[in-house]
Amino acid sequence: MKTGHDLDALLGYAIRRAEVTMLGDARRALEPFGLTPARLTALLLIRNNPGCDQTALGRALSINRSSAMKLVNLLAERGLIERRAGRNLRTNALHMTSDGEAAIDAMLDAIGESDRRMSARLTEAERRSLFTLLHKLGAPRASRTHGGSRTES
Amino acid sequence: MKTGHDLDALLGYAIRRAEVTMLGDARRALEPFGLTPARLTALLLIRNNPGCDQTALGRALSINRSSAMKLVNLLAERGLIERRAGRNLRTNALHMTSDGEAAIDAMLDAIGESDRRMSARLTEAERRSLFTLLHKLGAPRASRTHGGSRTES
DNA sequence: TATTGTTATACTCTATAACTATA
DNA sequence: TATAGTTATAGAGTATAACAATA
Repeated sequence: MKTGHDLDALLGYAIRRAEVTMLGDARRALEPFGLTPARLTALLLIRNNPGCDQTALGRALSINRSSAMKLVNLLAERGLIERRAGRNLRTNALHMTSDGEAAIDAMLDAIGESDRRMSARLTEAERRSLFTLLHKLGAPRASRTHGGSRTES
Repeated sequence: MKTGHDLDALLGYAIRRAEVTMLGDARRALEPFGLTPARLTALLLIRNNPGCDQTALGRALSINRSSAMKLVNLLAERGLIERRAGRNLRTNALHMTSDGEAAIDAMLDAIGESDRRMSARLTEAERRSLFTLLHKLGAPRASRTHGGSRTES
């Protein structure tokens, strides 16, 4: 079946294909840890913003409060993070647990190793060039930073 | 909230962010036509492989027969494609309708315009360079060409 | 009144498993 | 037996809409 077509002229299509390839391998690399790349992203956000609340986390990930809730539940059930008392009685403060701290470096190693392996066909200069071009393409303009789709109520 | 983190060193993360940005705009560009980028991809595959069957379409899109079924149903309901008699009685041949033919150029214009606009910050040379680097990164290795996730039965 | 967490519910896209009718 | 299409069902990840407690 002929798979090449009119979309081959689109940069977005080339990016899409690269993304599918990279994400697939990253997913496999994190499988032993029981996390997806999206969940690792959330975990790192919590580590780098200790005490943040669920709403802020959701905003940073471009998902709504209800979806953030499920995500936090999952990470908490895994014992990677915990809800502590927050600034006030209706807010809770998210923190990594010591188990989370203990696990995260291995996860970063695994996903980093995947990333290196998948981009091994590029020279170091090409890799840097690709970074530069992707950044120049621009940060998310309309919204959407991560996995999501539409807007909040 | 601090959003920069350890993933910023990963090429896959930069690609992911670029993809979300590009896909979001492509989706909006196709909204007036009632199609998503994934569905346009399927439509083009059928146009470029007239008479193909659903199973082959699914394979090309890395989705299984059941998912291909739903996709074909939707495109057929929209009047963009039709099922005709195939090579034998258990296979059907997919073809675009004249309505589909009539609509597709406007869709390609819309998504092409989106792609150009979103990559307007790049010079022509940079755009070509980005294409080259993305292709050099490699075609999908494990599987996955498009939207999907796991394997077939 | 507005906001945070929460719950119930639904939608989209995908998958698996089984059935049927061919081949 | 194996394969194409089909159907029913389920799961992952998202959304909307409501409610209670708190601000």
